[in-house]
Amino acid sequence: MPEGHTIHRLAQDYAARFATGGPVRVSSPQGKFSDAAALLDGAPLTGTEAHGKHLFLGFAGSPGSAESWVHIHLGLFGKVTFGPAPAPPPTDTVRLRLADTASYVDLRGPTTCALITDAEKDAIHARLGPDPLRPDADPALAYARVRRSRTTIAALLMDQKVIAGVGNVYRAEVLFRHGIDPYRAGRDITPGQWDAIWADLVALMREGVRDNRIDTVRPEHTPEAMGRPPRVDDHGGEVYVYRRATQPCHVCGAEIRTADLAARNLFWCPGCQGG
DNA sequence: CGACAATGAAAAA
DNA sequence: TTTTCCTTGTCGC
Repeated sequence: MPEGHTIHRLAQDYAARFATGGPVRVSSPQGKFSDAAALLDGAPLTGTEAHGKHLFLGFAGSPGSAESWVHIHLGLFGKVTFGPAPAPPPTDTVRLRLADTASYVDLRGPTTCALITDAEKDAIHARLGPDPLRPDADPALAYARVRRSRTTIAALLMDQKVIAGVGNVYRAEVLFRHGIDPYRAGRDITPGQWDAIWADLVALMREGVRDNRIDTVRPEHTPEAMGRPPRVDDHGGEVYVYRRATQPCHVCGAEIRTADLAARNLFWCPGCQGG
């Protein structure tokens, strides 16, 4: 379930369980990370970090040598599962397993799982835009790119160089919440609209980290508030438009539309997001 | 730009 | 068995 909130939550969860100062057993049952796992095996996890959809696990080197990082990107269907010790026998798709006396965590199907240096980690940060979930993020940096682009705002929100951590759900939902036509060009987004989008993303994604899922429906639009039967969106959270094509808009009743945009499924309400 | 590949698993057909 | 997916590099026109 990989959008920025998931990765930040994973950074917290990995740290809470394994950054204890004690040794961590590191292995790669699937094999593709075996060499690096052997180097790290038994080292303490010193810290974790997330930037956009990138996760970094910091391991102490041997005394005197530098910290090294495991760089993880879940891609479209990478998955992480935590559990209590003793760890069960790993299945052959587990790329990375961490285990200690209290718990274990398995990583499957990531696009990236690689051992990198500090310099390589810096390079990754450098090519990512500001992340609404990071305290050091500067929204003006993102807006500077948006305002001089003829690309659609829907595509810009998914461009990790512009803003890091937003995925297909948050882009569709935040545009709905602000009544913005997804096909509007970046240059036509006003400073006020950008400020509102950014502030909303900060709030929504923080909530996403806390709850470990995406909810975007305002209290006044919940089924209870609208006097409609309760509903369950098929990805776990409650949303306005994501994956609701051909269904009626919760707010205006218009049929939710979908289209391909930059190889991804875009969803929007033609009634609420006119223009 | 679009097409495509790369990773796993779960849902749909 | 096929399709789908909360991603993103790369390659070709």
